[in-house]
Amino acid sequence: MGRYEPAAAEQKWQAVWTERGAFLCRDDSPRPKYYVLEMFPYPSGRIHMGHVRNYTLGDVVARYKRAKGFNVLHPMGWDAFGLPAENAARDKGVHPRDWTLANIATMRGELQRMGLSIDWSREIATCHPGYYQHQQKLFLDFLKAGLAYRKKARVNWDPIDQTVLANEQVIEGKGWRSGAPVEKRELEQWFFSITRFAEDLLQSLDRLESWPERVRIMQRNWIGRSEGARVQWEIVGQKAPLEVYTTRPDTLFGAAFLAVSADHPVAAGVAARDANARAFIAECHSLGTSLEAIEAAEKKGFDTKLRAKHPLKAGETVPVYIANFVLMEYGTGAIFGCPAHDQRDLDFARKYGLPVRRVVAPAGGAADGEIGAEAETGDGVLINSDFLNGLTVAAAKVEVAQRLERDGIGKREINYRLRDWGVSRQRYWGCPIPVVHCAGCGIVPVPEAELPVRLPDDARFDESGNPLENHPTWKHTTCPRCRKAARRETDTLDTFVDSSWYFARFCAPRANVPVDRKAVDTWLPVDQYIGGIEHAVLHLLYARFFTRGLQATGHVGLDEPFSALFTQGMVGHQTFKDDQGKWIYPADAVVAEDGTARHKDTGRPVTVGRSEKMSKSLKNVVDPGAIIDRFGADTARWFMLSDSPPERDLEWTDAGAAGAFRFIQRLWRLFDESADQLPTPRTPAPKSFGSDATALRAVTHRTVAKISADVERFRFNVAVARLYEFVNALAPDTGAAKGADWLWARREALEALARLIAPMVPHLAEEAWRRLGHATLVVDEPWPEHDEALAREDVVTIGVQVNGKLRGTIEVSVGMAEAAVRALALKEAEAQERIRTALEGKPIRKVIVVQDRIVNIVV
RNA sequence: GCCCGCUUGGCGGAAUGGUAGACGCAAGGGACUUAAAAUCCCUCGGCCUUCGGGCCGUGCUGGUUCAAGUCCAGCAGCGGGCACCA
Repeated sequence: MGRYEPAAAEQKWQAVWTERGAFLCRDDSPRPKYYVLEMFPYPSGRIHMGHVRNYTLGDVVARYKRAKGFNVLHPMGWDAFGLPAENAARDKGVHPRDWTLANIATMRGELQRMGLSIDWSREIATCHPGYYQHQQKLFLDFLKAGLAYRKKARVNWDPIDQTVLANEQVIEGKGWRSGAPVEKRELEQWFFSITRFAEDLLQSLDRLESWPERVRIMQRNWIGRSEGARVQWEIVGQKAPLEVYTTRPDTLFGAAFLAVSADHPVAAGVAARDANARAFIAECHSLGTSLEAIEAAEKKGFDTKLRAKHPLKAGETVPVYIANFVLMEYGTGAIFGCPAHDQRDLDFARKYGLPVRRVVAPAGGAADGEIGAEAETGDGVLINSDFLNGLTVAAAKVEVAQRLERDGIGKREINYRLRDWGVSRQRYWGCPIPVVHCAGCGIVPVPEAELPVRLPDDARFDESGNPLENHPTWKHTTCPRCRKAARRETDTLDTFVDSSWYFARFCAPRANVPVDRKAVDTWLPVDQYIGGIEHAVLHLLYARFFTRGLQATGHVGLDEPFSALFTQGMVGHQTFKDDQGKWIYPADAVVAEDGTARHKDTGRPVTVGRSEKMSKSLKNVVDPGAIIDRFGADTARWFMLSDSPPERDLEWTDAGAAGAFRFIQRLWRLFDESADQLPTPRTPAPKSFGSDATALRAVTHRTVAKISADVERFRFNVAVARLYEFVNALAPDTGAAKGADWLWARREALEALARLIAPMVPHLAEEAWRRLGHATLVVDEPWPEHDEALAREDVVTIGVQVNGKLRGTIEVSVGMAEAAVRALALKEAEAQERIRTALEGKPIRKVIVVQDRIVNIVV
C-alpha cells in the first residue's frame, strides 16, 4: 500500500465510528461506569492548540478506559454564553446567537476531525433555552433555600464590559476579561451564599486526594480561614461599643489605636458633624483599586478625636482613627493596632506618633531593645500584659479569649476571606434571572410553568449599557402574584453559573428536569476531570459550591463533583517580531539554520523571541486545522502526547510535528511490511516457542505492562517513549528464515502494538488492525493483558561499585541470594580488570548487596 | 511581602535512595540515489587518553548514607498564586 495517507484514512474511520455509534453511551450497561470530562470550550470561533491538548489527553483516558471494560461517558458541550458574542454583535452587526451557533458549528467540525471518542448525542450548549430553562429552575430552588439572595453591596464594576465582576474575576485590580481597572460601585445585586459552605469547602479539600496539591492549596488560600476574636471597645461618650476583629488577641495589651473603615457606621457618625472627616472619607473612596494604586497609596488615617476604653486595662484609652486600609467587608470593618507586633500597625504608629509597646518577648531574643523599623511577628512569651505574662503566644490567645468571653466583652470567632459570589451581570447574552420586581409584592419568582424566561431576539447592541435594560418592552410584565404591572429582572447570571452544573446535565441532557436524579446517581462524580490550571479557583470552586447547593435542594446526592482532577500545562510557541517591533505569525517567519529569521514576504529581519503561551495578541499561534490538513489528526495527537509531561507546558515546534508525522509513517510501514508474512488472525498458539520467539514475547509483554502502568498514571510522554522502544525492537526483523513460532509471536506483538497505540492515534490503529487481517474494529478490542510469567526478566545486569563508584557489571539471575551475588561479584572483581585495579588489593571492609540492583564493595 | 512549584546534554525530557542522560528533537558523519526527498547505519555531557580507560558532571554551599538527580538545611535563579483580610 505504501505511504500512509492520513486524510483519507481518518475520514474513513471517523465515518465508520459514527455509523456504528461506537461512542454512544448507554445508561443500562452492566459494565462499571467511568465518567471522563474535559472542561468544555467557549465557542470563540476556532479551536486552538490548548483545546487539542486538552481533548487529546481526555480522549486517551476515555479510549483506554473503554478498552479496559468500562462503560465510559465522554460528552462534549459549549460554554456558550458570554460577552464576546455581544462584542461581535456590536462590531459586526451579527446577532450573538447567530455568531455563537456559527462558531459552535465550526468548532464541532474541528473537534470531530480530531477523531475524539465523544458521545455527540449528548451535546449541550448553555445558551440553548433547553439548558438555561433548567438553570432558571435551579436558581429558583436556590432562592427558596436561601442560597440565592439580593443585597446592596459595593461591587467590582468593570467600566469596559459595563458589568459587575465577582472577587475571583478581578485579577490584580483589573477585570479578568477586559483588563480594565475595576471600580467600586454600590449596587443591588444577586449573590449566591458560597460562604455558607466555606468551612465545608475547606475541610473537603482534604478528601480530594486525586486533585493536584497546588490546586487545593490555592483554594485553601482563597477561602482564607482565620481564627481570632471579636472584641468590644467602649467609646467614651457613646453607648454602642465598637467591635473589632483580630487574630492576635494576645497582643491586646499592646494596643495603641483603633481604626475603622471609611464605610463604617462610626466613620459615618463622625462625618455627619465634621467636614474634614467627610473629605477624608471621600478621598478613600476615590482611591483606585488597581495594584499600582494600592502600592502607591500611603497608609493614612483621620483622627476622629474619639477615645476607646481598653477592655482589659482600666483607665487606659486609645485614639480612634478612620483609616484608608481597613476593609469594611472583612471581620467587623474595624481593627485595633498593636504596632510592636504588626508591620502595618507599626508604619501607622510611626506616622502618627503613637506609642510602640512590646508585649511579646521574642523566643531566645533580647526583649529590652527598641523596636526598630520592623515589627516582631514571631513567637515568644508575653510581657507587659497583666494576667497573660509568661504565657506563650498560643496559650495567651486561649487565655485572653476565655477572659473576654467570661466578661462578656468579646468572643472567639472564625473568619473567611471568601466572600459571597456575586452572580448579577448587566449583560444580554446570559441566562435571565427568573424573577419579577413588583412595587407591591417585592421580589416575585417567575412561576415554574412559565419558564424559560427567554431572551428577546430583537435587542440592540450598538448603545452602551445593558441591552435588556434598554429594550423597549421586554422588562415590562405583570406581577405573577398580584397581576399588576411589574418589572422583569434585567440582570443575567454570571456565565460561571452555566459551567457549575453542566457535568450533571450531561448525565441526562434531554431530561425535562434540570438534573435527572437516577442518571446522576449512576454517573456522578466525574471520575476524571481535565482542564487548565487557570480555573484552579474560579470554575472549580464555583462548581464545588454549586454541587453542594444541588445537594441541599435535592437534585444530587453528593457534594464533590470531580473525584480526580488533572491540570494540563499550556501550549507555547516561539514569538516573532518584525523590524517595526510588531508581532508576526510564525507562519510568516522563515528561520535559517543559524537561528536568525526573516520575513517570508518582505525578507526583512525578524527577531526571534522566547516561547510564550500561544495567544492572539502575541500572534504566536498555530492553527490546529492547518496542522491536521498537513499531517492528519493522529500526528497532532501524537505530538501533544510525546516529550513533555502533560502537566507541564509544551512547546509547539515544527520540527517536533514533522518528527511525529515521520513516526506515524514508520508505524504504518511496520504493520504494512510485516502483515503478509504473519499467520492468519486467531491462529492457535504453537505448543512451544524457541528462544527468539520467547525473547520477542518477553519484549511484548513487558511493554504492555509498562505502558498500562504509564497510561494509568498520566505519564503519556513515558508511554510514548516505550512505544518508540517497542517499535525499534520490532522494526529490524523481516521474518525471513524464522519459524512459525516466531511469526506467531510477531503477530502477537503487532496486535498488541495496534491496541496500545489505539487511544493515542486511533485512526492509524484501525488501519493497522485492518491490515493485520481483522474485520473487527480496534475500538471494540479489549486492552491487551500481559502475562507476568512472560514479562518477568530472568537475568539482570547489575552494577558493581567500589566505594560507591561504578567499576563494572555482572549478570545475575533474578532473585539470586545475597551470598551468591557476593561470591559472584568478588570472583568477577578478580576477573574484570577495571574492578581489580580499583580495589588495588586493599582490604575489603564490607560488601553491600541489594538484590537485583547493585553490589558495592567498600574498601 | 506571604504561600507554592521548578532548576538534569544544544533542546524536550527519563531515572521505587542503587549502572545519570531512557526515548525523542536538533546536529555531524556514512550508505542508498544521476540528484534531491524519503529510508537505513554510526557518533553525539565536558576534559584528558598510551583508545584499555581515567577524572569531573543533575543551579550553588554544606549535611545524612556503603551509595544522593532523588532525603535534610541554607542560598541563588526562574515560574505560578495571593495582595492592605487585621
